[in-house]
Amino acid sequence: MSTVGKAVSLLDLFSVDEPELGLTEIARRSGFDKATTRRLLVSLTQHSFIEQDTGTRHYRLGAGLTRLARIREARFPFLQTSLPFIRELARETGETVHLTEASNGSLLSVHVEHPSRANRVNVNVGEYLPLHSTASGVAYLAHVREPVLNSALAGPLEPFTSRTITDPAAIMDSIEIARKRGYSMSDQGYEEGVFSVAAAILGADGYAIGTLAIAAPLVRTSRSAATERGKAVAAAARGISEQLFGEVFNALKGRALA
Amino acid sequence: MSTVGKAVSLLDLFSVDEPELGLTEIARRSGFDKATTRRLLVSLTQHSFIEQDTGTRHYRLGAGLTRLARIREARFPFLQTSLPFIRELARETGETVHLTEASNGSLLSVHVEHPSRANRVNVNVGEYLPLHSTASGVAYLAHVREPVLNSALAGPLEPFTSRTITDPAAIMDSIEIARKRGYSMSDQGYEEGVFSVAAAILGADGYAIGTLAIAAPLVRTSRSAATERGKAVAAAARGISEQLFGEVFNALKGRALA
DNA sequence: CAAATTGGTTCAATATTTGAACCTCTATTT
DNA sequence: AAATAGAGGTTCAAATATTGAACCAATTTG
Repeated sequence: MSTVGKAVSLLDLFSVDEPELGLTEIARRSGFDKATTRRLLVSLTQHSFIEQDTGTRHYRLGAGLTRLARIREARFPFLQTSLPFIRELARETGETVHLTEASNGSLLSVHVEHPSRANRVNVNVGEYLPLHSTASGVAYLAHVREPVLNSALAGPLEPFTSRTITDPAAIMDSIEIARKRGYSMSDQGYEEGVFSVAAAILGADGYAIGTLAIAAPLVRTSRSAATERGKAVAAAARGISEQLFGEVFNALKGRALA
Repeated sequence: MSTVGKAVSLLDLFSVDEPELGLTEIARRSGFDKATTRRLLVSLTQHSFIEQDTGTRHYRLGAGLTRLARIREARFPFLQTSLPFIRELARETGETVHLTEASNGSLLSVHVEHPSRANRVNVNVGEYLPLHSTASGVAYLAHVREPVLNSALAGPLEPFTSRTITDPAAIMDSIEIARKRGYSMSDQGYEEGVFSVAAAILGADGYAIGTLAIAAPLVRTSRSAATERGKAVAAAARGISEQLFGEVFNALKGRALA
């Protein structure tokens, strides 16, 4: 692994649930030597990718990430464009709504809107989603280039629950259905008791750039509720695509004129 | 320079104005060899920090940055907390409002709200702000630890305009005033024809964690308008501090109970 | 269509990274 | 209050990854 890869992999150790870690802990989890780990952390700190708490000396993600993320978002306002759609879906359905962005053949969880009720599906921002066992993953795979699809179904597919579909052919069936219907469904494929629907957000070239999903407890998911959510999420995903596509186009026009 | 530093410095080449760059261009600007540059870019791409346009083959910032930024924001909702205050200030004053976050003794431009009028001050998200010649910089320096202040005034201070204050003693005077009054002012210290006021956003320990600024064309800035904006920006900065401090506190309480 | 420019690749020479051992400090434990 | 354990941090010879000149292929330009 390249040194850069090692450094970046340290950043991946932080999550919403564990936002701060000590040096020894980071070294243990990454598998790198303590000296190596520290040198990498110092490098990252110098560029504001990591901050060190002056009190506890623990490390956490730094403001430089926010800065670069904002530069990216300024040119490609994926999150900003999606937010109103997400909020509206969350309001309409009263369930957890979840936005992912595709990158390198993976889905990155970018935003989650939780309903205020007690019994709800909790999803953490910042996680990677498995492709074969989530509604988002299937919706995504329904609109990717052949090689991405093949490599996603090639490896051994982890069964997260007793209901996870791990047979590539069966997954292909789900994908076909999602393609025709415009949205995918997952009945407890990733977590027990959770039923999700998702739709792909398409880019200018017609391939998926992300997904939008609604996740609800099984007990609140009748067949008709699922269908309704599916249609809603598909419509919202289409709305995001259209607005994003239009906005990017307008931004480019504006730039060309300036 | 460490390899990690080199890799991260490549990310710093991207900006709102130049969001996409080719390999040769990146190599030229970074000063690294083309082979080295590409290897670094590939490493960064593997972790979604960089994306490559499939058409032009140009490189741009990747979705992994958004992902990590969201993890950070979930624990320390600096931007989210500040946004309502920023919007309200922008509405009240009709001028450009600007949020920075402190990191490593630098100020990173994190968010900007522009008024919709034609003659306005334009600020780009994602830039580093000089400390000696901006209202934000002075407001920040008024609330930092001694060593940070000293090193900020130590180096040669670049004169950006004919009115930039470059004499450390004179800057210290501005800092003292800002400390007493609660906000700083900058009369064309960074750009000709721009008058700015700024206030420090204080952390739990009483030191600045960022700044809030209002930047307006000189022609719309009477003495009384400047004072009014100063008071408004100081009040908003205090509001952010209090809410952030409270929210963090509540979040910690919530976590402890969970 | 030849010259120039761009993205990308190779491999011996070179510079950086590595990690066991060590130090220091703080907080328990005895 | 001395001893122990665990944390963060540091050092330098040995091990390894990085470097860059030269190269190729594919567009773009004059």
